[in-house]
Amino acid sequence: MKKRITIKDLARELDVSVSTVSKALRDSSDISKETINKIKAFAKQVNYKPNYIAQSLKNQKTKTIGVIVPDIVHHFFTKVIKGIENHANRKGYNILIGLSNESLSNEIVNMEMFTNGSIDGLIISISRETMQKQNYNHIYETLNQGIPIVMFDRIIDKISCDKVTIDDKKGTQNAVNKLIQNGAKKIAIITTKDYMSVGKLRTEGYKIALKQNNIELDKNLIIEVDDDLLYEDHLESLEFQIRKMFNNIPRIDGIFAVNELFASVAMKIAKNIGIDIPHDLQIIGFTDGILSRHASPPLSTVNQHGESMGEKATSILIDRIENKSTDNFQTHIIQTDLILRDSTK
Amino acid sequence: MKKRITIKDLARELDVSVSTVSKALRDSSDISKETINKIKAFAKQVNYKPNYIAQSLKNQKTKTIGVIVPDIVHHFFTKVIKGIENHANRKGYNILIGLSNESLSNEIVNMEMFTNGSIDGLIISISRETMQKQNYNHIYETLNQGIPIVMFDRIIDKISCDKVTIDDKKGTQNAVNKLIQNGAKKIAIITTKDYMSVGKLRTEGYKIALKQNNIELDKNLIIEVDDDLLYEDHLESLEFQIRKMFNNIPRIDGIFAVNELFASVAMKIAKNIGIDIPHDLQIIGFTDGILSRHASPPLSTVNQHGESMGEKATSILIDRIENKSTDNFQTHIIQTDLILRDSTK
DNA sequence: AAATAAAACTACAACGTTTTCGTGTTAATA
DNA sequence: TATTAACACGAAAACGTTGTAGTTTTATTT
Repeated sequence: MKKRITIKDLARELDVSVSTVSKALRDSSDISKETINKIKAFAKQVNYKPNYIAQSLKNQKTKTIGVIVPDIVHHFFTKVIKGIENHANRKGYNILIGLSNESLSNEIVNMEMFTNGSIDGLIISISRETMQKQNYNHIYETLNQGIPIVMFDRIIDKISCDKVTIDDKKGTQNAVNKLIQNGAKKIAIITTKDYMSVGKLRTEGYKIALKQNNIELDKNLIIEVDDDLLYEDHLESLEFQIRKMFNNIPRIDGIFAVNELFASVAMKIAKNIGIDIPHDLQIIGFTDGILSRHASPPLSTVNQHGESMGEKATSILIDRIENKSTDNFQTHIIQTDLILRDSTK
Repeated sequence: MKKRITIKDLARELDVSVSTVSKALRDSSDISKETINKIKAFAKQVNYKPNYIAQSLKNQKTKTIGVIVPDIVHHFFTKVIKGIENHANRKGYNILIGLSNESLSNEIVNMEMFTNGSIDGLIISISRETMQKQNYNHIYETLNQGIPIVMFDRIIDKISCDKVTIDDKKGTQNAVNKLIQNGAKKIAIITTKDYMSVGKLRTEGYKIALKQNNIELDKNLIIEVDDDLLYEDHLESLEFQIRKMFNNIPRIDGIFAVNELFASVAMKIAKNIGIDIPHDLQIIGFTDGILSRHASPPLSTVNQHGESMGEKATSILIDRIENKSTDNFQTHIIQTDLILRDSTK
């Protein structure tokens, strides 16, 4: 285990000053072409690598961006992270990951760890609990510290920072329209509680589509499922609620689900009670994940383009970091598209 | 946007020296109880937070651990990361994530970014290309720099460092045994090319189980699928190869697949050509992911306990970091268990 | 050949901490 | 009362960089 080589070592070996080495390595016009070459050659030879931490401290920027998501065992977030990592890497940034596990306190802890000098900027999709309690102090605080934030997917309108989402309303509108065009008359939506921004927006899109097609809104067809059901471990309860829907409301011939779990569970239950898909019932979900693709029949779905979302968020953030402007916040909207598979006619 | 408060600020305000403040905050016995209280109170009042970067530089440790995985859009890795993040957080560590995308060069780039002072230790599952090319220089190098590494899942025996895997051999042995006990006579294995450690070990486990039960090995029943098929985007080719298997070999009544994608695709195709599951064909996959759980019928599977794996890897790593010993490398083996669902009798 | 300008290099402070080694008080001992 | 020990604090160096403000060397001008 050999010690790391520092600029000081190089300087000593080459019998020049530390400043000269530092400058040579950064091609300063202060230093003659030959010394630059000499120093660089030697540096390469002994495999010198600058210490990022020291640079960070000196330059007051870390070249790393923090990412906080509610969950990582989740196809959509995973896609977004992939997009983030990709773009960040291309730009020479590292990514620090924190998981809130849908809990406000975890979110805060992570945030504090990150904002103590470790990151230049933050990309976050806030936790369910944060949305519920509407407690955004930690967010305001880091914003106040001059750390730029980009929120994605789960967004709070009143916080002024950059945002990137998809057009939830339009996306579900299109999906529901498709169901209607395909002849569905009695369309249910399986959604989350109201305080979740995405659930809310998607429900709105659903309503708009109905209205546009002069279909009267039936509140019973809006199924607000308990939240913790997004977790993979509470399947039974999810299934129970959806089964209840089928029992209570006969002749549903279309379902729009705000995520692919809901969609695929709904489909499974429907098949179990003998409903033919897509003949008697058509289903469209949200998020083009692995579940949709491998369900039988494969589920039609609204594609969220998670990876693009991550990339866009990152490019906005890095731009903000490097240009230090603090106004003109943008909220970038990524368009969805409908992937038609076999759960629709 | 207010400036961050530093120790220096506290010292000035309280009219004491920087050292006193620093010591007071860390409860040094050098400082009297009252000054400690006074300083701490003031620090809290003005919301002082230590700068991690400066601490890292001074203390020569960053309290962050690097994690490099081949892919993040992948249930198993995602589980492991969750385990890592969890344990790391509890111990006050942050995690820096790098994705190799199964490419050696990406792995190297990420590694170099990490090992320039940014991390205290590394947890890695190496990329496919790395295994293929058997090029481990970057790994040896960071080990040489005194940065401890824990390898998980995809492991290279000859590299001396800590490792954590599951018992691939035993795991598939159990699974195949189960198939045999359930009456399967002609059991195929769908696996990856030989250079992938997990594929190899699982194939071995398969062979052992057959031998134990006095079933003659039929090479035609070992399907080595092209690798890039693990990616979600190359489904057709995967399907093609599996379909070919069913065409070429009649009366397969058991399938063991080294991952859940293979298992679920095999099941889908089998159902398509009219094979009844589990009556005519039983299937067991590897990894208890979302696909297995939501397939119809739900797939029996070997549970890898990804989260425990992540936790174990992290605890080993942190132990190594904090005790700086450099010998007695352990390879911890996590036991699998068989989750029986409806794809087996 | 002297004055000046340009080029090449260096010293040093700084980034925000931690820690070693002092130093000045106060209290305890002989 | 003189000596020592314990206590409370501070100065300064260090971690590995960067960048400003010198300083020295070389080249250019008159």
